[in-house]
Amino acid sequence: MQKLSRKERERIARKEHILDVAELIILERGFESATMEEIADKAEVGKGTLYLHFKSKSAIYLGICERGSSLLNIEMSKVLLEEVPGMILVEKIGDTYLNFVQRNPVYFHAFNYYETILNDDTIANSETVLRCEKSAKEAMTYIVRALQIGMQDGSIKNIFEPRELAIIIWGASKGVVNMAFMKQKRNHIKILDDVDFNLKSLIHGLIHLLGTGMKNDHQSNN
Amino acid sequence: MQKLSRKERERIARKEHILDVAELIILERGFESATMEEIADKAEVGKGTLYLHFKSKSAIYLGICERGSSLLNIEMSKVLLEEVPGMILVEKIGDTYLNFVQRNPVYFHAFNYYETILNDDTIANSETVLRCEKSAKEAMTYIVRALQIGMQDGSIKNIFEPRELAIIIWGASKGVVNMAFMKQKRNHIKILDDVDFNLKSLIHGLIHLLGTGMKNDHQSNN
Amino acid sequence: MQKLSRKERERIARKEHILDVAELIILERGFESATMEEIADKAEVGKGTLYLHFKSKSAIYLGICERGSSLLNIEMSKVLLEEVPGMILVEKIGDTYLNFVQRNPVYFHAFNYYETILNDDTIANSETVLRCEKSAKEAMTYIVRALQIGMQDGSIKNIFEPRELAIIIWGASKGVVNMAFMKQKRNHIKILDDVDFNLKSLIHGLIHLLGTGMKNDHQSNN
Amino acid sequence: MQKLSRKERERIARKEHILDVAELIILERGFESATMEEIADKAEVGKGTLYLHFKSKSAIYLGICERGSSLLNIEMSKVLLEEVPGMILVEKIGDTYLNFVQRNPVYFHAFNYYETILNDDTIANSETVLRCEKSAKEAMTYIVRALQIGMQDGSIKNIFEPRELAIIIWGASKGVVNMAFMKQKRNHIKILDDVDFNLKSLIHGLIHLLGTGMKNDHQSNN
DNA sequence: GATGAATGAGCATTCATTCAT
DNA sequence: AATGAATGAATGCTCATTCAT
Repeated sequence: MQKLSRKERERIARKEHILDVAELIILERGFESATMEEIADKAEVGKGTLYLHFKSKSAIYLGICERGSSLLNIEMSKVLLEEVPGMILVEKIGDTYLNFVQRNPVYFHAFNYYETILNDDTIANSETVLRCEKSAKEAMTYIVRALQIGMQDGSIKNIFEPRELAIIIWGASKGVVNMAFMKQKRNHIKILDDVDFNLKSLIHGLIHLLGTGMKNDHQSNN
Repeated sequence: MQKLSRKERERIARKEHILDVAELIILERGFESATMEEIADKAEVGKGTLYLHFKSKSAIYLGICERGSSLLNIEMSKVLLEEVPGMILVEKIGDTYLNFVQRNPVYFHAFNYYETILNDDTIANSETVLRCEKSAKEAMTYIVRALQIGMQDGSIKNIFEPRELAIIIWGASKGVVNMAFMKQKRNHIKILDDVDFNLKSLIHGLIHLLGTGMKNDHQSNN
Repeated sequence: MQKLSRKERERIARKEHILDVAELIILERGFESATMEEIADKAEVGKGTLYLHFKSKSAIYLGICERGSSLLNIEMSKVLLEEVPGMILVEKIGDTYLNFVQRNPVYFHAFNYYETILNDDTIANSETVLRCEKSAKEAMTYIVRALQIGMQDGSIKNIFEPRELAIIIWGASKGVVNMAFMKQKRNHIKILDDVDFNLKSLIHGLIHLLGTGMKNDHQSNN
Repeated sequence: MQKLSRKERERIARKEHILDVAELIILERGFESATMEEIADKAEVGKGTLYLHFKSKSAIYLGICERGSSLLNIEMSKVLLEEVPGMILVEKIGDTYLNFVQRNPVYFHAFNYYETILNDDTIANSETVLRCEKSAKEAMTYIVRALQIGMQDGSIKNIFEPRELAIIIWGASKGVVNMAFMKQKRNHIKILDDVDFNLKSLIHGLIHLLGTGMKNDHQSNN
């Protein structure tokens, strides 16, 4: 594993460096508005070098997604090792996700735009796409596993189909995080100014809600 | 209201027609890939006419958002008139939203992309932006009102700050709808193939979850 | 025919003007080295205007071919109307061709490069290609007709297949003209410096040769 | 001649190998579309090595021309040694040329494109250019000699200037061969589909024509 | 008002050539 | 000598926007 030649190590470092720069620029301007010229300039390499490491602009984006999903999976996989009730696992996965997107907003946005990129012919069926799909499946599996564990140990109602429940949780989390990020943007919807909240309070609110609901049971029993 | 001259009425009709056409094209191709040429052709007007009614391409997009949010608000406002417990109001608002996005996926996507457009200088602080903001605030208010009513009539736990709860619900709903739409796209993430679900089942799952939670109370009390 | 609107006439004039300019530049630099930028500049129009009138760079080239073959055909068609022996018709067609390429070297080169262009996907099966093919077939037909007339009136030996003979004559003429043009170029093969000849003497030599041959009959009868 | 060091012999072998590969690629794709990368890959050498042996891409092309003209000259020179009438020599040279281009279409195309390359500054007045010019002059001389012999032995009419006649024959041959090759190309002019012919029949038709002409003498004497 | 021809800034991508190793 | 990573000038093409009619 460590036996990479100096050449090889430098090649990877350069590639990572390009991704680092591209991440920032794409986060700032969005994928469409980011230009290869700017990425090359900021990365202090020639424009041609970009194409030496990535087949196309889309391939760079895909590289970002791959790196991000890989990092997220590493963190999520650790949670599953803990010996706690499934419901707690779900909450911890939520916390992990919260932590991750807080530290890496770039990847959050990259994941959101991922699909748009898939239309590009230059990357269709590329290995990177396959790796991204695999990562996404892996991430989903972590949630499903936690839910299954919870249903087995009784900490989670087993009235749901675990995979569907996972998609709901996953989608709801992304939506709520998106709301939180919208507030931070330069040009955000002004309505969000009126409420005082942040990413952490929002996600914790969601976790609580998904856990016990907002319905008042005593009332609802009437 | 009815006192518009024929000229004025025709002008508005033309503008609405352009929006009709633009909606379809942008839904099909996405905002960046849609061209003014195509919009003009399909709308059977000259390219210059587009600029007679809209300041820029972004302004057309904004026009779509404005119309969409206005339509959604009309539907949501009716729900609040019903004399039912707040929790039921929230669920009904959820249903209304589900119905709306099912019938108008265009607007759902328009809202999601709305922010991206805000960077455009040609529309900054335009009247349309203000009207969009107002609509968004109005939509949010409907949810907040329903929550407040529910907290007052006891159907909803009053341990949340209504505005923050509204944002969580709103965000979660958008996220879940997004998941459902992703499945339909030509180039969707393949992971979604493994699970069988649709927009309706997903949203109802979310509503249920937000209502009573997934936590098993008996178990959790142990 | 003459009932074109002013707009229409201007459109055609502009298109012809672009072709005029493109002809000169392509003759000078060759197709590959000529740039759309240069054509636009020299034609005093914007780069986009080029694409308003021609689908692609190749389409411009094709436009040149079409115009050239059309002009050549007009001149060749007139020859066939004359009431002279077929052999004389062939010689007159040769003279006509000589005259044409002398006045329009651009078109001669355009025809030579024509095939190379056909690979371009943007023009495949375009109407212009069809018109060019039609023109080429027409030109070939003029030669074949003259040969057939000559074979019938006895002025030409009828030991050849007319169509194959036509291709030989056509090919030989192009080859000889090419030789003549090579001498004129800035960077021509220096061997041609040693001989004193010009386009006219060369083509007339070829016509003579094709007519009576270089073989000495008395000697060859031995 | 044999006194080359091993190093020197290897150097030449490597250079020839590069030319072998370049020939095939350029025949396939054309000079402009062939890339140094592809040549290097197929030749199994580094891109830099190409520049060790050839000053530039154009220099490679020139190398092909040089080798081709050298090979052709070797074959043509042998013909002149035969003790036959000049007219037969000319016919035999024609046959030799026909044979050569049939076996080496690469060189035929290389010669045709030769001139275009001469504009390149990197090769202007290079030694290779000089050798190419010398080869061309040599080839021409073979034809001129055959014609002179024929005029002296009475087999060829001595009404022509031998050098000019040579250029006509040379040019006509190239033109006719070109026609034959055009028919084979993927994207050839469709008009050629209508006639059934091949390289051999075409060239033999030309040789016959240049020999005895197509004019019917009896008729023309009336 | 309506039009659409003209514009040209802007972009992704290619590829011959160089040069440090 | 051999290499191939790095380069960046060059290019064809797009499309939002303008403006003369």
